[in-house]
Amino acid sequence: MPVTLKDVAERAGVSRSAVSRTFTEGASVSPKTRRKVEKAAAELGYRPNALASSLTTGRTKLIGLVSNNFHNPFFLQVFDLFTRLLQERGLRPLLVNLTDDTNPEDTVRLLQQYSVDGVILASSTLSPEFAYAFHEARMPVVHSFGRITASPRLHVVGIDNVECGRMAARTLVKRGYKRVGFMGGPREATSTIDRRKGFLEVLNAESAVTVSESFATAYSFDAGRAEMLNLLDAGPTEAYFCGDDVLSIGALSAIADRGLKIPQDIGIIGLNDMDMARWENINLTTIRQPVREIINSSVELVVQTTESPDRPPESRFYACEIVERGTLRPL
Amino acid sequence: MPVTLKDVAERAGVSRSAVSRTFTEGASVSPKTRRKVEKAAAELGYRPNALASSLTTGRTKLIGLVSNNFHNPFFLQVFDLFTRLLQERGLRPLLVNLTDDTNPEDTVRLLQQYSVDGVILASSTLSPEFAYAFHEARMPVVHSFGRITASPRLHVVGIDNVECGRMAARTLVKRGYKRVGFMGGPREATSTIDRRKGFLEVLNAESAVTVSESFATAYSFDAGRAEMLNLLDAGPTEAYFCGDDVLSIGALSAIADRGLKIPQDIGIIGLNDMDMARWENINLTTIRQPVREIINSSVELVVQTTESPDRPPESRFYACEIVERGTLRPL
DNA sequence: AATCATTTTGCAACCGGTTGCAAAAAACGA
DNA sequence: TCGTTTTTTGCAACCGGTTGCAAAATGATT
Repeated sequence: MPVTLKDVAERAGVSRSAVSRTFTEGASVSPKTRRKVEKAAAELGYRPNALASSLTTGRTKLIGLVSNNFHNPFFLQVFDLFTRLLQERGLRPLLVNLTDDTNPEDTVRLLQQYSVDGVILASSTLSPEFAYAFHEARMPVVHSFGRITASPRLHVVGIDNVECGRMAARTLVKRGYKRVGFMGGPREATSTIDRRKGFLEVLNAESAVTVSESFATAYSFDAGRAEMLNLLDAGPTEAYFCGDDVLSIGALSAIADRGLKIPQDIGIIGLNDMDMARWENINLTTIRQPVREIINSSVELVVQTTESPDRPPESRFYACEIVERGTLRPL
Repeated sequence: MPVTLKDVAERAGVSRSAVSRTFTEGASVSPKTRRKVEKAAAELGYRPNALASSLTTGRTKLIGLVSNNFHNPFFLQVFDLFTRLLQERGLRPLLVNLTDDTNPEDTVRLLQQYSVDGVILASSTLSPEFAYAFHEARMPVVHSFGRITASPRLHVVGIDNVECGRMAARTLVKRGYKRVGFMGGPREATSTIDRRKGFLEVLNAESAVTVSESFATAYSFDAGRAEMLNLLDAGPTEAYFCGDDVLSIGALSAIADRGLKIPQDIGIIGLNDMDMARWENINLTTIRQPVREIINSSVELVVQTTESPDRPPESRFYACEIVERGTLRPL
């Protein structure tokens, strides 16, 4: 039923190759046949079949966009930017939602079956091993928001989470907090591990400061709230570095519930600077992650890797900055 | 470089058809050859190419997931559910982010080129015309969260927004509010138009109640906040029905900024019951939209339509319910 | 007008699969 | 054992495109 190359060729009175060529960038067609073909194509409403052409060209213009962060509103911004940027380049995101029971192999297989040109793994929690599965299957892959290493085995674009931990620690120290806590996301999330590391590194060197740590079960509002309720029962801590903004917002809610005042009674610093962080009823002091740059860079990198697959693995990390709002006491 | 049917056939010492058949549900292969083929396939790491097979079968298992709501956190839940449900059925979401300058034709063309089996348009703001473009192109399409009509021209799954407007109005009346306002999203959004209609219908019949109306420029926190700041300057209104939760949350922030108390000074009722609405620092009274049912139903409907394309257009709408929380004064 | 260089065109093979059909093999019945 | 029915198999054509190659057409040069 749909119009094919052959139909157009017959109508225009030319060969199928001629039609194919008029729709192929940089192919040799005379203006005359081009006109004939375009006319016929327009009359019939012809649309070249991208999938069929991918068979011979080896390019589908499909990019696997793989993520497991469908509960953190921050990632809506991430998806928005990714889809826009990909679309601008004529690429199509094939979305994969990693649930708890999806393993790397299945996802790799899936994306292979659809011959995606490349894969973007957008996750701050998955281990590099997950992304590596794509690399092993010889698919161009970029791990966005992934863990940075000095000698990467695959492309990673993100931030230096250890350094962010240090920044948070220094900020709290500067404000004169003496009893501080780290409230991470899931223990196994790479971002949690790294942020904790940097945070403790600085604070362990500060003899005047005591530091505690705990972990929420997920990067979510509920988990942050639940964990903070526990912490408030446990004992007096003056300020927390929460592993993520949404966790921080959950914590704020728990604190408000107990009738404690922010920042007078407890201070909170988050990480991400998601849109919501600047909502006036939240007004979260946080560490800004340059999302736009990370995503831009990721898309660019995955595209370049499809063009030169043997490009050596690269780590690109972007500097973060403290965004001062209302959840830490003033200097 | 990737392993093809031919490679497997040679290795297993059978014809290409035999290999194809072992990977096709319900095809006739003897246990013996099946074993041989499976062994060879496993050894080579063969993955059938879904795109190539789509050429003959006419099925890509791709579903276009089209939306323009990439700024409303509610839609992250929506995307999460859609992707999960589609994946469970072995379908792959091809995500399209409608920006301001994408028109229906381009999107139709795009999805035609990728031979998607069906399209889900997830948007509460776009006109039915937009969805209709897909229908005209003879693609199975379901408009989720779309505008319900008695004699639909295409499949629509959602809620009766007019009725929701009435519910909101009745709720405010019952609480004894005398000066109420409607704060919609963009004027041209179908959901805004319908919710307003139902709201005014009930309130215009209540002689004791005065009602005003206004519109935010988008379904977003910022727009809601900005609009509420205007409204607070304008004059005294006791309660607002906001067109959407995220708008309500923006409004709450504006109200808090002015030092007014919720619900003592001003009441707010939203719509959607997004996750955030029950966050304790928001605690929004709202109208729950049965998201899960809507999405389930949408997926089911689009699948059924791919199977029987001439299925007559259907409107499925789900009942909503008031969720009592803390932003309206008690009865 | 004849020669040669350049561009345009169609043929045919190919991309990686599927499938109708007839031949071959296996299973069945007597 | 042999004829018949059923199942399995391979051949070859096809899905909707692309592309190398040689022939045809065009244009330039003398």
